[in-house]
Amino acid sequence: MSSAPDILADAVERALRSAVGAENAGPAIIRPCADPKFGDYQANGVMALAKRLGQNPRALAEKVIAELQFSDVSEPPTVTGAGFINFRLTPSFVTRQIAAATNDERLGVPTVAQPKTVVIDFSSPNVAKPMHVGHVRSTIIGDCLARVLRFLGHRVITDNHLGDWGTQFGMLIIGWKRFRNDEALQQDAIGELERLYKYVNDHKELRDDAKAELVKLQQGDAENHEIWQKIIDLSMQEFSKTYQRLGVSFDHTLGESFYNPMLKDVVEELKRLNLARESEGAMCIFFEDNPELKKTSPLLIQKADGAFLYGTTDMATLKCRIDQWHPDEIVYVTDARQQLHFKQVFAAARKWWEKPPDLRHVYFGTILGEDGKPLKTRDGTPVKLADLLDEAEERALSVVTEKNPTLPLVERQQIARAVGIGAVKYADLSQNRTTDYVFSWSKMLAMNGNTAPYMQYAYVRVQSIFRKAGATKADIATVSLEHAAELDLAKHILRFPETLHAVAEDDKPNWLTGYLYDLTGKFSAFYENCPVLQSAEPTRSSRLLLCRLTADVIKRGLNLLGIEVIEQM
RNA sequence: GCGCCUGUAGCUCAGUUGGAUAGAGCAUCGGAUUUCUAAUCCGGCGGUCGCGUGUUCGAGUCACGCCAGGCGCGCCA
Repeated sequence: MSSAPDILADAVERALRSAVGAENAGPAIIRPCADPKFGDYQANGVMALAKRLGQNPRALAEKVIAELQFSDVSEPPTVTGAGFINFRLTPSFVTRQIAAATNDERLGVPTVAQPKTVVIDFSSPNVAKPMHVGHVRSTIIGDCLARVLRFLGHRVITDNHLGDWGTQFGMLIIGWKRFRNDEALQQDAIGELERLYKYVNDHKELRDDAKAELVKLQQGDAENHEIWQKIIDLSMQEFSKTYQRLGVSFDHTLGESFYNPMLKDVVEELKRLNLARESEGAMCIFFEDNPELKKTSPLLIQKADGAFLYGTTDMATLKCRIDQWHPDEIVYVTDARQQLHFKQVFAAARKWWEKPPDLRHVYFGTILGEDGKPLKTRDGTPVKLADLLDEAEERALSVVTEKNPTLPLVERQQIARAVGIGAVKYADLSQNRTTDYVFSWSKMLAMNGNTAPYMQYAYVRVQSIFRKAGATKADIATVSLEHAAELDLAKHILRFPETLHAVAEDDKPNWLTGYLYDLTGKFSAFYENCPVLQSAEPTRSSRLLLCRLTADVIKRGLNLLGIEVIEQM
């Protein structure tokens, strides 16, 4: 089943080739019309092409129209304005597509013709430190992208690049040996580890001892290695709880330490290839040939004292992933402040490999408090992710209780979990990820607007119709789209595939939330104007079918965002 | 000092890569309920898209220059 824009693009591009020749033709660029009065889709590529070829855009549009061949997808296209080609889908086409989507578990979304292998590197918390709000965006966005790409049929490998190595372990080990409180450790492992770190860090007289412990660890001392491993295990137990609450999982958790044995060879290799050279005692990769990076400082891969840095680990990680998985793309989901670093790593990769994978830094802005400054607790420390999720569930519970006090507590708690966690995720994913955003409980838990509760409630309303309708086999119905609201809703349902492709193309989950918000808006118009249960057959069944499909798209859409639906609120 | 990002309604944000008359939610004002869950829906008000110059059939979107804010700039990650 091909979607309308695919069919139209194909037809327009064929017409373009015959109008201006294959070597001059360009993409059709089919986009939704700005205003429905013009139609459903327009071909923006034709005007752009006319400009490039120095032709009159209107004349070219007319020429294309004359050459266009497609079946009954669209009414005869029209040319308006400067040379817009407008298409309006025929009701019969929409009806057919809706029927096909109804009988399709994938809701009309085809898998891609050429699946890619995509590695997604996200979350990456630091061992012995609590996950805080800074990790929430990476985790949620990375998980969402993984879900979308998988659904589209790509081979996705998710990897949690844990911060499990570094100078902090010297301090942790000395703290562990001398100041550990086992009871505290049992109750709140990460809290205790954090205390130990701070304690040692605050006591300068311990610095040399910490350094010595670090050296022992690096040289493979058995006792220190055991402590190090214990610290990782304890931390992972905590992280796992959070991932479970978030419904996030990974194919691999290969932390920085995994690449330790390779660092020396990587540096040697980069030296051998003349990609790295010594400068001021350190081993560096310079980018003189890169206009964007030539003036920046180099990428350091070995310090003057011989120690390695995160640039080294990143290069080793890259090599390892390429050798093992042969990916077509590697996606790094980290905050925007690391842009320069990744530009350098990517540039280094292009020096190292003739054809490296498509390397993408999917960066995101900072979560700000209502005061416009990075979100902090009252005492100025970063907000812990677990506390944030607790509060989300608590707030959701009180909202649910207010609305539906007679519901058993267990059920209300279940709903509150889905709503609370969903609200946090949705708030994050509905923002354009590249910019900072202001965190607000009241906005993310609002029943109005582009929020998780609104979306979940829309789903509940549809489910409620089905409960009232009794056992209904909506799938035996024939669709007929007579009311304008029905047709409008149906057309929007059919835009689900193109939306997912856009999300995957630009790594922008907020296009999916925007789509779902529009969908619920169209459903509202339908819900207000088109009675379902009171209608006579066959309208009743046809409308039930639209309801079913709407609910399925909402459910699938939220699922791809990592958000659960509930049956009642 | 150099570089990157951001600046859109009173507030919080969209804006599909150069397309038609710039959109939502909140706030504010007004309307709808013998209901399919009102945690709802519909409408009004609200804009010099930071400022300026340019590119062209067309600019919130591209280029250049200012202004303001954030972030980053060799041995942390």
